[in-house]
Amino acid sequence: MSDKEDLESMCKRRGFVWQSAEIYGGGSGFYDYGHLGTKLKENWKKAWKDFFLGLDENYHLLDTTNILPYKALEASGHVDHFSDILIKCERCGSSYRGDHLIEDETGESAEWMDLEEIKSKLGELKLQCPNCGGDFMDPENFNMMFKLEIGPTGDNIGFLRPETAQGIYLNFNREYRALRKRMPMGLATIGRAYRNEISPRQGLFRQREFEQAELQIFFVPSAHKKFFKEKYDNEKKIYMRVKRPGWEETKEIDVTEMENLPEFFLYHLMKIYQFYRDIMEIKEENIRLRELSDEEKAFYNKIHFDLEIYFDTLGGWKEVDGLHYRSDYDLKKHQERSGQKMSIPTDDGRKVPHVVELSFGVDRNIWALLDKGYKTDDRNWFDLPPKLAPYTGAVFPLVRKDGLPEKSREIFEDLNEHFDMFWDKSGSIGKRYARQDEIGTPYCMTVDYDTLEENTITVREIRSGEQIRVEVKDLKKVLKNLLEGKKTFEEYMKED
RNA sequence: GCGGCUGUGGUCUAGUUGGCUAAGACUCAAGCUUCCCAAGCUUGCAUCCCGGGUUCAAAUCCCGGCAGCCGCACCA
Repeated sequence: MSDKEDLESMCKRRGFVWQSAEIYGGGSGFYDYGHLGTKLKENWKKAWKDFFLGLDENYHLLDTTNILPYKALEASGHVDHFSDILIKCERCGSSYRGDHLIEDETGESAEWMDLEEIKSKLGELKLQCPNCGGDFMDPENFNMMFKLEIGPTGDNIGFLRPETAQGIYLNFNREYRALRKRMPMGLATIGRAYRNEISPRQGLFRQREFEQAELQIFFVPSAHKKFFKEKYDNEKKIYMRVKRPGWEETKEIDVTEMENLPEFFLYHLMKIYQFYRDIMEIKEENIRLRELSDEEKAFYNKIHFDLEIYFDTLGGWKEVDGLHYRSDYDLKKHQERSGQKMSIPTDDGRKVPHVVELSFGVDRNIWALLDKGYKTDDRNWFDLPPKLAPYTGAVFPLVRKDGLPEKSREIFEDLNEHFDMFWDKSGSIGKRYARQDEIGTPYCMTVDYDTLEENTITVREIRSGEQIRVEVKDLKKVLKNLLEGKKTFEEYMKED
């Protein structure tokens, strides 16, 4: 079995994630999370919110609809541009992107062309199928958005949103007023987005329905330069692994070596890097920031870095998060189409804020944790940051007699009011450790005869397999210290 | 979407020139045992992707669908 199949099998067996509607054969690009996967995902989202909303008191969380009206997505450009023009060969059935065919022939970008322009250009160039030399059928527009009919008449058209960002832009004005005419510096949302991929593969990595965690930062470059410069200057001591266009290799560089980029961008770039290094505890050798070249990035993005992780299960570097400087494109577009003012007053007159967007694929991040954490060395275990693990701890009786199960149950119930805990008495003690190892439970506590006599209990750590003995009355404090990183397990071992 | 390969208990697999009650390992559950890392014993649950066809008889052959893998294409 490949790494990917091995991991997918564990995910199904233990209750993390699997294909949606699988009793009917499933659907390509749709996945459901089981009880453990859901806990893991909830913990990730909490960690994300704590970290990014904690960056500034003026960063806020919103919750916006999955369905958006036609006009909103027309204004954002998605109705016209979030699509491919597909051309099919009438002989062999191969399909191609119209703009790519034209680009290959002419060497010039054809991405801007609409259906009619592509059609006439194709006729002009007299192109034929690169695969078999056959003639092409008429080009068709394939929009990647899921189209919906709203209400009973069928003529009110909407879409499932292709990105959560639009929900934020649409609410900018309202939030501005609700915050008593103070510009929301950051508006975040975690929610579903939908893209009708032609042929999704790679499991959780490319789905048709997926979850995004996005933080949109609003600012007026002239008015807020100082604000971000201060934030950046306070923290600019950091080395990051970066790959920029034209560089052969990923290099470890000091953030100050990129000071040709603006502070608002560098500040968030550092924060993103720290999130993966410190919160998700991904080894730095598996993280890099990659800047996209002009050809790769969308036309409205002025600066675009992706955070990439090396996935063993997918055989390469893959994007899990992007940082995009979208300029004032989004708010300007909505201002134009809606007729609503999206500008804020500054010393320099009214200005439409610019946006820098932090866009995380939640499911991709979950897969990153699974990919990087799942180990099959001398045991099968899942190495997770303790705070993200589905269960924080488990409590067992060493044997099933002499009152040990009852005592362990008592301790479990007490701890379970404060942490996500698991209790198990079936099988042998080794089996119970093994079960928790596989789902990444960081701490296992075993009630033995000494517990009955002295009220102490063993705490075993997943990574080392080592144990410490602590007083039952101190358990909560010890777990809390371990979770919050106030004290390491090694430090407790030395004291022991 | 195209081409090739594939789909068997919860998981992984055997069985596929049509033919006996579809087999094994692990898992899981109940119990026994067990003084710390998947031990052992007993008992038990559960399967041929879906639909149609051929046939006395289909997990096996044929058709359609769905899904997965590989390659192509695609991934604003």
